[in-house]
Amino acid sequence: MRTEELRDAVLTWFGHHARDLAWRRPGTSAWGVLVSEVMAQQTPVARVEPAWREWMERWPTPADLAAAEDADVLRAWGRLGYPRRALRLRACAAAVVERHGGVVPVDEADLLALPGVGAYTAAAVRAFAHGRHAVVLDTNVRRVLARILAGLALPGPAPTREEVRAAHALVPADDAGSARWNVAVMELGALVCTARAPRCEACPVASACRWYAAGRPANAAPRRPQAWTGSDRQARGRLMAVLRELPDDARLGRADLLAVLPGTDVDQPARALASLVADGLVAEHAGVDGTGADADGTEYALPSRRRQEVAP
DNA sequence: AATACGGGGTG
DNA sequence: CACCCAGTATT
Repeated sequence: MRTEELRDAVLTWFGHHARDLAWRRPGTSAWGVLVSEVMAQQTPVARVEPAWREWMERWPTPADLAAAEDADVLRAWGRLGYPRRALRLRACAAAVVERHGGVVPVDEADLLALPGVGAYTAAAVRAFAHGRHAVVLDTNVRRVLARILAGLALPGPAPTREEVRAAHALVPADDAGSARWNVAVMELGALVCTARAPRCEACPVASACRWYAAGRPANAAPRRPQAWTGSDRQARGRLMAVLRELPDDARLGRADLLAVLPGTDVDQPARALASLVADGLVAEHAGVDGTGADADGTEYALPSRRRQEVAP
């Protein structure tokens, strides 16, 4: 199957099966697209949609988000995961306002310079928000190309030069064609060429797929195990969940906050809390006595941008 | 090149 | 219950 035929098959399939995602609706701003991409970084699209709707209703423009409180931003982020993305998104909004007059830039280098925007998101914004040429290489596209071109069940841990080159070769040179191809091949990976149970019987390019032709062999190297229970990340997440539920302007004493963590590792709670403070995800307030010598008097809350933080 | 970084849906 | 999800920033 020639490149042209492969593209047409995927584009035709997309025409019939594209999801009606909220940020694909006509009239969605470039900023709205950028927000959707950041939210979807390592978070499944299905969980992003409701959060995106509420978020965009509350903060429709970069200027709106830039003026928001970090605490409100983190609460609205909710359980999407990796809450540092929420802070980066607000910083991104501020950068768009300050550097680009509130307009989401089109230039790749300008996009890459924004907080929380990496190679994937920059390409996605160029393609999906601006309809410009870009090489979108997310986990979906990487998997589709790994199977069709390399005959592998799953792509490696990070994109290789060769992968980028191959992806680039498939993207039409013109803006409009590029934009359509990127979204179509990504959608194919999300709906048909899935990681777990690929639906090859419904795939428009199965006849051109090296992996399918080889009988869908399993990958040689399994991925490294990822422990969750008892991890620092779980501990951080639990602390953030507690602080998100705190009433406005309320604070929680250090002992009360750390007590919510199970005590398998004796110094994990303190370590997790310190890392959250270091990341700017939690604000640390000196105790009422103000001496600062007594760590147990220290109180914690989600960070406020306007209120001056006082180091204990 | 390796790691850290959430949380939940699913096979 | 392991695995994976429209990745990014840091070391």
